[in-house]
Amino acid sequence: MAESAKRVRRTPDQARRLILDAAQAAIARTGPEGLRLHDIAAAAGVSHPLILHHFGSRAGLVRALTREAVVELRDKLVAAMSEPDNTTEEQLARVFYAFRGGLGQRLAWLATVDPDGDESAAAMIQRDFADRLHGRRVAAAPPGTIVSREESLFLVQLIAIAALGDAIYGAQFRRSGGLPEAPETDRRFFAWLATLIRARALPV
Amino acid sequence: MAESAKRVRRTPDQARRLILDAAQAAIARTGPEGLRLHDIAAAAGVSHPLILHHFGSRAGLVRALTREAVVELRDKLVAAMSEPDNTTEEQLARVFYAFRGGLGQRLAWLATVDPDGDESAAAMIQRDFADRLHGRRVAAAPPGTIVSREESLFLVQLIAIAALGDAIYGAQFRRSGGLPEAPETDRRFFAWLATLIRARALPV
DNA sequence: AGCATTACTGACAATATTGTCAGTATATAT
DNA sequence: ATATATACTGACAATATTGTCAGTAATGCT
Repeated sequence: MAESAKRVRRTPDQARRLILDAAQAAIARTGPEGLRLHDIAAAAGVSHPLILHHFGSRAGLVRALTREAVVELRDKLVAAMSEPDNTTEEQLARVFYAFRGGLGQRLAWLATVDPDGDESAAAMIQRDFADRLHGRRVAAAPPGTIVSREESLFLVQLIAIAALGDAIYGAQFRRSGGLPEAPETDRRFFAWLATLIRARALPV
Repeated sequence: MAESAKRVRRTPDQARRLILDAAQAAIARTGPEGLRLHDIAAAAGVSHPLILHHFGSRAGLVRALTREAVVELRDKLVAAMSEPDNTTEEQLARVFYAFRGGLGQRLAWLATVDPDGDESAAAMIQRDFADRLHGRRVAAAPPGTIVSREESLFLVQLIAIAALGDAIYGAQFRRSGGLPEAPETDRRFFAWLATLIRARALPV
């Protein structure tokens, strides 16, 4: 009768990964309110005290999620920008897609829950990208032209907030506005936005 | 010794207003997690069953908040667009400011909590504004020019998602990017964005 | 004044949620 | 094989949270 009490024993890293994935899925599915230790544990197939064992507290889990989100965003953005010889339009698409699929929601939620959470990391990412973009613009500009640094910052800011807003409300907006929810619509939008940006002679 | 059991008795509308204001303040202050009946009741100076009395349930309160947010947004946007003879830049500023101060956060949160909440109302607002904008563009275009309707929709979408993203992450972005948090920075950003839009011959 | 209606409250119930703890099982080292 | 370290769990505790209910008091009506 003695149940064979098989118990899995993971490495701490594996366990943390498993729990973080479950937590991210929970947030994406049910919104911020979905962050319940019991639900996450059930989804991950572990007991809820295990979460506390690995993250100390619920707040610790939130901190870990913040770090995860920032790292994930950076990785996706790096991938988007280091892809060689693609068009402005393709780069825009990559950036927008980076925020979709839950990451945008997570960032937005974390921004309100933990406003000063990973300020420094986020700042680094942003500066890094502003620098890269500015460098490209300088390189692409005709010799002797002065490329405004502020304009580079504004451009980064516009794309960033638009991509975030898109991740959160984009689908609803397209539905409401009568734009078909199809990859083709996205493609046309990104193409239009790319034109808009380039029309001001802003090489990206 | 008998305490003078003075009890305020409001009209249902007054009570609902009081509670909704407290709930909005709670969301703006502590994020989505701040929506606790007890806290809201305390902030409003009433007992928590009163909230249930007037809204039926917590879900009922959320529905009311959704409607409020949509109406508030529409009012602010109407005001922004009906202001006579202002510049593109000023209109952009009004739209962005409409989302700030908590409304953007509320809309974002409600979008995840209640994704199909006030779809129809939101759709009406969006269509309404797309129509207005398109009308203006047609009127402002030289005779004989064909003004793309899709472009009008894209423009509305871009401004909407950018304004929403700005409300949520704008302050953090400006801080991270080294842009000073001052009205002057906003002014310059809106001016730049207005130029960007007009450069594609897009009268707004 | 008396009456009906209902906004309002305190007390209570049921459940959910975070966190603690003692003990168990498993991997690793010796 | 034995020992050590620790990932892991079930049971429990403390508190929070939504919701119910019976009763109270203020308002409007006749």
